[in-house]
Amino acid sequence: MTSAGKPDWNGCPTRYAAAIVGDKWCFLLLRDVLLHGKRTYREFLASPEGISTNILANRLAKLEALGMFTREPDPRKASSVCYFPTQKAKDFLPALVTMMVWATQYDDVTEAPASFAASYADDPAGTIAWYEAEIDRVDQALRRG
Amino acid sequence: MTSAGKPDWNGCPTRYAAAIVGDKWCFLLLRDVLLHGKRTYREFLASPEGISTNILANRLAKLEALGMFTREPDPRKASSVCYFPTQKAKDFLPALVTMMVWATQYDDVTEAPASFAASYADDPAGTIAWYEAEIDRVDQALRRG
DNA sequence: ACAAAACACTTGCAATATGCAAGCACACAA
DNA sequence: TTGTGTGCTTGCATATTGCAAGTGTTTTGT
Repeated sequence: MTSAGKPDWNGCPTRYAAAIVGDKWCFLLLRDVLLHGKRTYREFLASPEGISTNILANRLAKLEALGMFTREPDPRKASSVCYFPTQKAKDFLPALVTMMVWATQYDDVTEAPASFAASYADDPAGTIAWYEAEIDRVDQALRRG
Repeated sequence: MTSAGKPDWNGCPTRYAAAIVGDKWCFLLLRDVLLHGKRTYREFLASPEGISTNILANRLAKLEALGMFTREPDPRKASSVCYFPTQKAKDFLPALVTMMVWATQYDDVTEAPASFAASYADDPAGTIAWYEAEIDRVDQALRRG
């Protein structure tokens, strides 16, 4: 919040998005949760970018505070913890997928299959719905224990 | 580049996007150019976020190196400089607009008019086309001098 | 012609954030 | 009871940032 009591983004939607996405590690954690089905501290730590433990703890707290993740005990093992995406995070999927399509177009060493951009071009809503279904599948399986 | 000669994003489209967008200042400069018609150092400096001069110079160089901006003499005044968005930057517009729609939905103090989200919901392609036309209008007027 | 202003940066330095390695508290397992 | 896995926290060296001031070049005004 600013001294006037207004939030840092001050009403600008781009700045609101920048507060969450305009940070490399938050952005990649969002990817891990929305696209790669990761939910635990250990899984995040294992990502190839190599986030360090203090930064990971800091960003998980930030994303929880921003209402993107919920922190819950792991149903499979009480001593462990899961971070689940909230509806707000899931609603970010279209933006994330749109960025992936753009990146796939301009990155000449992309690992994304050509079929990804093609399937998005053919049916954007369907492509996003597929990712949403994957997220729900992961979370429902996890919560069942 | 990594020691193996592969780029930092290493083929991951999200990481490719993160290299550009996963930085508050690059993200906001992209907004200024794509959405607010800003093209000069002075205009960027005047944004309410208050970027400092060294960071601005650093990020303009970065965005130029990444192929997002071109640096050209100002046709109105030879001593001044303009930064124009490349096609790559313009193609990022759908992602930026998608993020704005998301932010407008979740930011309860948004300054974005309700008509923005409504018009996007009604005609996404048309909304993006409108922004694209604005960019071209600004750039063509500028280059005419 | 000359002085002053504008412009796009650059530099120095203090404050903040990051990366790395180690340590810690707790739960569970053998 | 000894060890292992898990999710952190802490200390410290290094890197990045923000701020203020300065630099060199080009206009502008008189």
